[in-house]
This record gives sequence, structure tokens and C-alpha cells, in this order.
Amino acid sequence: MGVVTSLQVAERAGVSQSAVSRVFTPGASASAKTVEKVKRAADELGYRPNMMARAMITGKSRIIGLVVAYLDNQFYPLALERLSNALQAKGYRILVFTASNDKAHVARVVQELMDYQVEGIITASVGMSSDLTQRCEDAGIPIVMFNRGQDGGRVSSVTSANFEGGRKVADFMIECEHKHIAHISGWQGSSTGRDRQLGFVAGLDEAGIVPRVIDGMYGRITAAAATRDLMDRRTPPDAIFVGNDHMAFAVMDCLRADLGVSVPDDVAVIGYDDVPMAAWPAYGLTTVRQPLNRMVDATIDTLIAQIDNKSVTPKAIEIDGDLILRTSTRRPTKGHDQ
Amino acid sequence: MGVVTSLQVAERAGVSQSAVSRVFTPGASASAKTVEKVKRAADELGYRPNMMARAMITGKSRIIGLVVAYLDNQFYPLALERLSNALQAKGYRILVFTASNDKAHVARVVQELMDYQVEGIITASVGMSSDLTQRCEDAGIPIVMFNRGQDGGRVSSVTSANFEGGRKVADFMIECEHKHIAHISGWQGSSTGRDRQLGFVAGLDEAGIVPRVIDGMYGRITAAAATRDLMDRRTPPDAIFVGNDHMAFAVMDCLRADLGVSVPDDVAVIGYDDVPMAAWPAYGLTTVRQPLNRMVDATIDTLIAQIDNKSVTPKAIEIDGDLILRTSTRRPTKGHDQ
DNA sequence: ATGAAAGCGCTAACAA
DNA sequence: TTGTTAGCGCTTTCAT
Repeated sequence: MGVVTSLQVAERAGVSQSAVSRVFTPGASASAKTVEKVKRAADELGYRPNMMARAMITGKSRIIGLVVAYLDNQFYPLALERLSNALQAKGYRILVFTASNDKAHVARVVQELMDYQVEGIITASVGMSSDLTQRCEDAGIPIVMFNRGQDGGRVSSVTSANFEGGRKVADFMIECEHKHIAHISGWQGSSTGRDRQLGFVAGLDEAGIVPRVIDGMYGRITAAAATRDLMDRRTPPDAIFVGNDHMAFAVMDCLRADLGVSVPDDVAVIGYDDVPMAAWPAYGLTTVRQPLNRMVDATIDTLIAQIDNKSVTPKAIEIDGDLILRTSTRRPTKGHDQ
Repeated sequence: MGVVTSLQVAERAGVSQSAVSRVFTPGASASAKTVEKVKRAADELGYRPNMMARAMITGKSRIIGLVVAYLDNQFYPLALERLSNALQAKGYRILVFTASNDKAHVARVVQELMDYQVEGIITASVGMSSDLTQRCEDAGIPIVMFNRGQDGGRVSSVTSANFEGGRKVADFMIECEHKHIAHISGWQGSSTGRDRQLGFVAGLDEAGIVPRVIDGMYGRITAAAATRDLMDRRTPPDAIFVGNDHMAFAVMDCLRADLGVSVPDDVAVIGYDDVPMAAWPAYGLTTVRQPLNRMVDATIDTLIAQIDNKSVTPKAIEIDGDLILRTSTRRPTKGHDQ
């Protein structure tokens, strides 16, 4: 039957129970002979240490909590996969919760994670209320927000340089001499959505251009509706910056299939993220790359640093990403500086 | 500081520690007055039961292990999201591991899951060796394989009716009077890949057609290579059945962008899964639907039944899915029966 | 309905 | 290096 205890192994190996424990504890010492005897007995019995019991004693569960919202935007499954792999490689397990962007829901879920004594929490693209942040701090559980910032700066976050990213798109559109520019923004309830828009607007402002802006809410349907709205105006845009790739695909679909508009000839479209699909020929989406691997590495490094040394202060990390030129835009007419 | 124990709550509430335990134990009894006192004290102290300790005693961790392979095929993130939501709703948490399709890797990962005393395991599209199956059985841990079958029938599995699905595609192609038919199959190391191919070949056989078959290995690059291979022949196919949507998109990209071939005019393409992207106008992929929600429900029901009653026998559940007609195929020239 | 007491399987001092 | 001992925070008899 399944449950073999260290005591049974000890009896079979003819040593004390603590000897068994030591053999299976990474930083412990036992004579080669003891190790040999114990390992043999353990193998014969099919013994494996009970991680729950170990976690209870040590206070270290070796589990990281991951809170993630919707998985229909390809960026997140990929982030999840990378985070999972990297964490596994470092000996951590992942307890996953899905949560909507509703703060109350997130709070419930984070609370549950804390009940499981997770050593740290990563939230991927969900917002945290500041009292929730406080509770985690009180409980001594480090948090890193992935792809979302937080105003207070009381919690670590890893994002791409969203403001600069938005500005890069603006600069490019100016070079291309687009005149009628629109922005279907990321959800304005998210820092990423706001920052990209802010950078974009600031960049266009230098050329004296004020874009039309509609909140796309990170959804396909809302983005398509926004597209139709934009194109119905007397002077439809000749370039649209979309708050992320996921929406940009919907925008391109709407433009081409519903409205019969050509991309990039009639309208240029630029996204944000550079998910793999952006490179597929069906879209060829020009977009600002979020360097996923570097973001994941930064997230994990930050989290583990905070786990190992609770006193390190939270920091907001921004990782720079390039504008990747593809076929959803034309080449600039002027030279592209730098 | 974070750690508040039931003992501290007991002292503050002026009751015994066991009283506190009972108040927080679902099936226990305490007087309204005690409940009131304890809840108030717990709130003031910010007490929450330690799930690790509880799990250690009861042997019920309320955790389900989930082993998943690659997340780049949209079908899996969606499945993960649905499984996660449904399991959360039933009070279970999910410990996620990513594993390659390498049996040794899967074995390691499942073993680790067992170390955490998970109450059950779901494997999504990864294969299990039979001795691993045996070990889980010995440990009394139920397993359900999602979207993969197992020959022995010693473990439960939930799949779509893959053989019938393949046959439906064959019937449709025959109705459309396609003559030169090819199949870029799912990985032949997977039951799903094999069953779909078997059904397809069997269906075509009734019309005396033998398709050209290449293993697409579930990858974009391999699928594109297979496409090029097929189209280079003296008599290129006029219809291709692709083992899943993920590859089918690559096939369509290759056909249209690389080879300048029209879909469906020159070649019809049919996929398998019906991921959301299949309905996007850029592809409009005709495909066999795998009813995700029903598959998820069946998976969870089966798993929980086995957890609640260890003696229920494993069963292989197959869920029927329709062929969804879109623009990657022409309408049949003959009437479509039924 | 309640409290006292005995562990769950393990780690971590402490002696030896 | 080893065994002995004392818990980790909780659930669960067993009396009361």
C-alpha cells in the first residue's frame, strides 16, 4: 500500500528514523554506509519523503503561487510555460489559480494561496489592491507582478518598457508620415494599457498629432467594435496602434474580412507583445516585442531574491523591447534614424 | 507577523484549541456562541487554518496534480483554464507541472506530484508508461488522461471520438469528390494521432482511396515541411487532412504564403480540434470539433468519482464531435447526408 | 458541546 | 556521525 514512512525504512535499514531523515535531507550528513543501507531499504519499500510533512516543519513548502487571468491571449500561456519550467528547474512547484481581473476575486485567490504556505506569489496580468499587498507583506510572502505595474511601488513588478514602447510606435508612424492616427488601447484599468497609451500620445504630441483613442478592453469583440467605429468616421485612420497583439489580430480580421480594407495599403496596424502568431504570414504583424524570456528571468530572480532575503526592497523592473517590422505596415518613407 | 496559530485564537477566544479546530472544520459542530467567539478572535488576529498541517493529518491535500506538455497549441491553455476553473469551483487546487512527451520526464514529474500527496492526477496530452500507471495505482492515486488514450485500459482517459472524427473527414472528402488526398497526421506516438489516422484511412478505404500520409509530429515546422513535400510530388493533393488545428494553420500558411497555392480552390484543408482561431477569418478552418467543455467535465467527474471511491474502475470515455464547415473547404458537390 | 490528550510524518536541536 | 527527544499546527478520539 502507498504510504511508506521513514520509520518503516529505518526499521528495515536497521537505523534510527532520524538517520533516514538525514539521508533524504539535502544539506545533511551521514556515513556512506548509512546512506547505502537507507537508500536500499527505501528503494525496496518504495519510500518517498512526504513533502507536506516536511513543509510543515521547515515552513518552506517549495511552492510558488501563480495567479493568472485569461489564457486566450497567447502571451500568457507562453509566460506560464516559461515560468513553470524555470521554477521547476530551481526546485519549486507551482500552484496555479485562475482569477478574473476583479480585485475581490484576486484577493480571495491570493488568500487561498497563503493558506497553502506558498513561499512566493507571481501574479500575471492581474491587478492587486493595496490592502491585499499589505496582507501579503504582513504574512511575509513576497510577490512579483508580471506584466502589470503597481502605483505604490510597494510590490515588485516586471514589465516591458511600456511607455517607451508606445513612443517607439509613435515615432515610427510619424516617420511613415501617417496623418490620421488612432489607438485602440489596452484596458485602461491596467498599468500596461495606460503606459503604452501615454507613451504613444506623448510621442505623437511632438509632431503635433492627437490620435483618436478607444479602449479595446483587451478583447477581440471590443477591439473589432472599436475598429468599425473608427472606420465609420468621416476621416478614417490610416494607421492604428493596438494595445496588444491579441486585439490587433481581431482588428486586422475586422479590417480585411468585414470591411474589405487593405492592410497595410489602406491602414497600417501595429500591435504589442510579439507573440509567435504575429510572425505567421496570415498576419505579419508589426509589433513591439516584449522579451518574454528576459521578463521571466527577471521575475524569477526577483522573487527568489525576496524569498531568500525577505528584507530586499521591492523594485519595478522594466525591460526594453524593440519594434519588429513586418508586413502590416509599410516601410518608412523617410530614413529610419538609429 | 504572519503566523497565527489556532492556539492563539483559542486563548483569545477563551476556548480550547480543539474548539477552534472544530469551528474551522467543515463537518464539525460547535455552539453558536463558540463559533461567534472563535470567528471574532480569528478575524482580529487574521487567523487562517494551515492547509499543510491539515493535509498532513487528514491525508487529503485537496490538491490535484496537472501534467501538461507544450502550451503553444491553443487547445491546451484553454483546457488548462477550464480544468482549473472547474476544479477550483469544487474546492481543489492545482499543482502544475510541465513535461515533455518523454516518458522518463513524465515519470519524474508524476513522482514529484505524488510526493506532494496530491489526491489525483490529470495528464493532458502526455503519455504514461504502464509501470508508472502501476505505481500510481499502488499509491492509490487516481489518474485521468486528458486527450490521450492508453492501450491497457488500466487508467481512465477522456478523448474525443478520434477514430470516428477521422472517418467523418474522410466521408466529407469523398462527398466533395476529392481524388488526391493526403494526411499530415498527428504524432504517431500518440493515441490521438493514430486513431484519427486510422479512422481517416478506414473511411477513405470504402471509396477505394489510399491517402498519402506523413507524420506531422504536432509541430508547425514539421507540418510545413510535410506540406512542401506533398506539393512537390507529380500529383499534388487536392485535399489535406491535418492531425490538429495547430498544424493546419502552418499548412495553410505554407500553402498560401510560401507556395502561392489557393485554399480551398487548389487544395482543401481540414484540421482537428476547433480551437477559437479556426473560426478567425484569416483561416476559416474546417475542422472536427473537440467539445472542450464536455471533455473537461467528463475528466473532472471521472477523477472525482475515483477520488471519492477508490474502487471504481477506470474507463475510457470518448466524446463525439462534429465536423465544422468553414472556408478552407468547398461545399460538397453531392448532398451531405444526415 | 467541549477540553484533554494523542498523534499525523517529519526535521532539528541535543547529547552521546 | 549517530540516536534520542521534542515539537511543527492541526484533527480526532475519548471523556466529561
